[in-house]
Amino acid sequence: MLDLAILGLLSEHEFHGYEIRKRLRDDLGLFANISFGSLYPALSRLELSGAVIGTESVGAAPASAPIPLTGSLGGERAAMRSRRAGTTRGTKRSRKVYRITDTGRRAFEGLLAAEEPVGTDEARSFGLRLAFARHLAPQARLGLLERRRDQLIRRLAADRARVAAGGDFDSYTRSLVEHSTDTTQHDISWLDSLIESEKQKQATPPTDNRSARTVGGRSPAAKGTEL
Amino acid sequence: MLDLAILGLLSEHEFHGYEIRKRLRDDLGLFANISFGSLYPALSRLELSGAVIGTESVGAAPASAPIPLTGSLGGERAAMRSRRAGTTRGTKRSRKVYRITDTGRRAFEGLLAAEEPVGTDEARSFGLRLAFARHLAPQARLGLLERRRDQLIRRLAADRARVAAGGDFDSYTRSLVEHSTDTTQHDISWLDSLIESEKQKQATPPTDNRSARTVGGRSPAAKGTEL
DNA sequence: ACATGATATATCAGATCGATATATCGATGC
DNA sequence: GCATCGATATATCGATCTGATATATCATGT
Repeated sequence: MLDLAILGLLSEHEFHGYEIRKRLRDDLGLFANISFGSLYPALSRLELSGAVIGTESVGAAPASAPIPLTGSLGGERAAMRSRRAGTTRGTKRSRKVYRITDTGRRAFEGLLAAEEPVGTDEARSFGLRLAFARHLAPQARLGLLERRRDQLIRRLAADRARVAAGGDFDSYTRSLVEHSTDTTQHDISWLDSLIESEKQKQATPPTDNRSARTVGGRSPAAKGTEL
Repeated sequence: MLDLAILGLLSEHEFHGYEIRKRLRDDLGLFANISFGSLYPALSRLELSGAVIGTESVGAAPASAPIPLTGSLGGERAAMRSRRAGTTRGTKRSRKVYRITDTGRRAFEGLLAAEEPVGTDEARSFGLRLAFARHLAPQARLGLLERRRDQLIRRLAADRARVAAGGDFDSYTRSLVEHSTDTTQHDISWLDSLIESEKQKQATPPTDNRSARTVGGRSPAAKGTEL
């Protein structure tokens, strides 16, 4: 799942690890604060598989070799300790910048179009795919939305079954279940509006279909209408 | 986190592993389908720490010893293979029934009242604590609700900052962020109603304050009003 | 007779998280 | 001048959680 996020970001721009974390946190809001213990191993994984290429960004000293992960880092560290304010003024520290490869691009397409694994943090998985939905073919995009809708319909049925069958809930648990039901309904109606606007867009292909505006039926100015 | 869920369930009734999974799935809806790879190690962990005691439920053959986990299970299996339709008619298979101890009860109180770890699946963590909120002292309960509200306020601020600062979102990402904002607002208003009704309940302590009804301000009959 | 699915426990590899270590740099304060 | 703090940046560790798989019993359907 993190692989998809990383490859998605790198498919548009090159980044170093720390900045990938920031983008995921500040831009998307998914992966609230991705752990370094996930991020750096994931980058190593992707580099080993050839999906990305990481180059030590120092200015001088190209260091073109891939660097075997558990190698003599001390050498590079020492070589960098003396250098300061090189060609790229203001670089804080040795950063390893990652670029996506053709292999990585294919892996990204595959991950994005793949059948979503059920149960594995479904909301996050969907949100991530939606954020990169522009890279999907129109009918694959529609499939993504409709599969998510089906998930939510099943969730709603489960919620309703809990309310109906249960009954030995205390007031807190009951409120929790009811709120969950409400939220699921809200999500479904959101999905419905996304699906409808997607179908409309696909029904009228004559105009330029890149960079569509105002998906979801709510104008950008109509915020904060509820509550 | 799973420890809290398990101890919470066991604080009210004894269960075997498989049934704990079902309760978490069917009753609460949290931990959609907890993995056995989490559940059984967690039970072993809790048993080792003395929080729970697991007894092989066979009917005859008391098997009072705690059984050292990686022991001679084959013996019990063989002894059980012949037996069928014993005293407790209908028991499918050898089940290990877990009971909470006094140590476990103290651990549960501690976990429930503990400061919630931020960032670690906050929604799930809060939902779990709310489901067991009746075991909390009134002011601790209020603290739980207000800490959650603070979390959501911070989340809302982050959502709004994303909408304001960003701008280079495509339509799908923009819709995602807007929906996230809406959902957070909805959650906050829910929390507000929970907090208000909790304060009201605590302001009027003369009547019996166990088993309070209709927390959250929505009558049980007022379902499905939105959409 | 045979397959399927529910019940029940257990283990494994892999992914992720929180904590921690290390190091550089800018700003803030005294 | 200097010390401390927070942001930047990479890396590793242990613990936990997930999905997959294995094993076994029993009921139900075909």
